[in-house]
Amino acid sequence: MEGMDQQTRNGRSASAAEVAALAGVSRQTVSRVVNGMPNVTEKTRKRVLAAMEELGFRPSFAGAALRGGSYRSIGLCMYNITRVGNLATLEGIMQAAREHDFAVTMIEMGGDKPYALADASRRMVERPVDGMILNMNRMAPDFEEFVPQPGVRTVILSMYAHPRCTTIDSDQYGSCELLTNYLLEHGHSNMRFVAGPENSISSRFREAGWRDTLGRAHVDAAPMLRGDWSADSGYAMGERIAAEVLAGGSQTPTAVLAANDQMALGVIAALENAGLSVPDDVSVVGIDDALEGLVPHNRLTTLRFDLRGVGKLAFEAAIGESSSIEAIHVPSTLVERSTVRDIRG
Amino acid sequence: MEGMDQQTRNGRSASAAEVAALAGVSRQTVSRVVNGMPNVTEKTRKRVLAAMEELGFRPSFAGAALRGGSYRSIGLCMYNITRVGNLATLEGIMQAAREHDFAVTMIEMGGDKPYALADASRRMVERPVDGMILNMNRMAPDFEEFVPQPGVRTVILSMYAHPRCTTIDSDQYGSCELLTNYLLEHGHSNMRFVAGPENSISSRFREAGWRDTLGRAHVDAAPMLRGDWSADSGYAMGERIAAEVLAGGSQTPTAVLAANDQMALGVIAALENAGLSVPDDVSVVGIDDALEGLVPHNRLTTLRFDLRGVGKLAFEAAIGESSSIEAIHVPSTLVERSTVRDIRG
DNA sequence: AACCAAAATGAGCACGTGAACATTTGACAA
DNA sequence: TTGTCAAATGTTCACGTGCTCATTTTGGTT
Repeated sequence: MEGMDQQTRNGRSASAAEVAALAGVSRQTVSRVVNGMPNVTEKTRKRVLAAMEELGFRPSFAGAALRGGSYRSIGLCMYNITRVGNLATLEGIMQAAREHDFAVTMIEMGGDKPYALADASRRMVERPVDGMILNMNRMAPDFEEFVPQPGVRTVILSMYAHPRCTTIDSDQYGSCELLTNYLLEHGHSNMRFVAGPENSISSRFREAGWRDTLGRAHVDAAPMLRGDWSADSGYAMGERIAAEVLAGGSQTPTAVLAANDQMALGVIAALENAGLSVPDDVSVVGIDDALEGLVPHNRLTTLRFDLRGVGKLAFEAAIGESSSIEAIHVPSTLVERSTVRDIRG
Repeated sequence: MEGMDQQTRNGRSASAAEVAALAGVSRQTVSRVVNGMPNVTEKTRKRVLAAMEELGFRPSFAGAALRGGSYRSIGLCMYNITRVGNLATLEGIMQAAREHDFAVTMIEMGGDKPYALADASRRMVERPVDGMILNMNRMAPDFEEFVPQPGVRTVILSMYAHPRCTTIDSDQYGSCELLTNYLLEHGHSNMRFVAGPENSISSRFREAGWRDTLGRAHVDAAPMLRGDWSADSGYAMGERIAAEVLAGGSQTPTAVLAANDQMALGVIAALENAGLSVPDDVSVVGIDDALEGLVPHNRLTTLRFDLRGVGKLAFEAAIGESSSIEAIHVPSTLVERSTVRDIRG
């Protein structure tokens, strides 16, 4: 019977008015019961709850939101969920959302088409969200001229600052600054850098961090090696580095900074395959701390981003009252394991 | 000025009525412009668009939904986003959602507390969703007696069938059935099974698939080895297996079926470290095909689940018209690489 | 100019709710 | 009993939209 009722009503749940009629009370009393207000007799409450049960009552989100104004949800627009970092960031956002009793409304932007912030923003704003976070992996073609939708706080996950939106990202630049200094401090003034693909923004910032830091230390940078984030590309570069090391000479590299952990893994495999030892012959560091549990005996010295922190900050900026616009770079932490040797003195 | 207006209105956007007043038309005409109806003069449309622009008009989702009834969004409740499989499933859901112009409203269920379907369902139903997908990694304590919220189609991602909800999952059982048969067909009647943790449902089904298949082939199953999904636990089990192989005897294992790829990777590392060759001395297969790009020279024969397919089916079941209740097991595909040797004859 | 069909536009209603305010009920003291 | 006060309950309103139906305007034909 109840099932019938629900179906006949065009897929909609019963309204509070119908519940009220069945329970023999006013609609407002039903509302009070639903929202757990104190001033309702226990007897009345029970009668209302029974009626709700019988009709399969589901309070209308639309009605409530129309009255109240807030949706208790933020929008999240992602370009590519698979990317390693995005997942942890998503977790940080979800966790912060849970703490505020918010939901996260996600939209994915399509694979092949160019990803314009305006498109994402327009699609998102017609959803019930109180704010939005736009994840920008590749450079959006309209980044500079982008104007956020009025009335919805918009946060962009990006290393670049924006004139109208708060931007947040892990400090990609600082990560390689930190690691380069770390290697320099351990006596490795002759290092190789294995970069990520050219079209990746983080890749560009990581490379710049490395290059600038060497420059500030007045150390010449050897030509960069270009990978594509994959372990196999790291392996290929590792073979080249092994050849250099085996050839010897004054410019022999003593360390490798790989722009992510997978490539570092490939580099190590290639070096060891060439009969070299890590870290006795060559030190290697990666970035991301992404190998935990994935490979046996993980010993890679690497760097961990606070991606959950990024997500949390992004969420809070998106629901925040403050209308100030900031460019936040979240610092990272060194994870020392055993692929770097100190060769000073 | 416009910014001011928006803020003074208690954070709300201007309404269609205000736009109408500014443009000197009726509210209904504004509605027509917003929804792209054909019967509006170009001149009027322009005037309305200008007014919208000036006031920063954002159509009220609540108002529209209240009138229309559909939210064009489905709810997704996850227990643990990090889990490898969940990510790809999420992608499948997102992709299907995009094709239907749906958004996905996500809620994460908290880490420590026991995860009851009723809790998830109750929290989700108060959101603007037209259906919901509940991802059940661990066994929910209330699985059997769970009654979905009335009026919202509810799909559970689970290997177990449910009397009131459609359930969908990759065929965990069938995966190990397939791999065990594959090893048997290649002459490996003496294999070891490295299982996942006991509290994992997929782990249990994978183990059952292995054990039952051996039973049907009238082959005795050697005692199972228990891992925890991590590469290190695989390595530990690999050491035991290596010792067995080196000890020799009629029960010497010739193959290992690891319940996931990371453990398989650990097993291989341990075997090779003990001086054994894969696959010349021992064949190894994994499950998940999770190493792509992560390790150099990935050569692991494994099995790929159609997780995106699971997500797609789940989405379609959640928005589907049909009220039939099914238990869907999505089959997996063998990925042959080079860690299995044929030792027949 | 007069007329008519078609197109454009306007008016009013209903959707389901929460808040503010008004009314009724009930308990208790005088 | 009566009066008083607080608690419980009811009434009314506004939120912003899409749809139906009525009205006005437009453009073309006689």
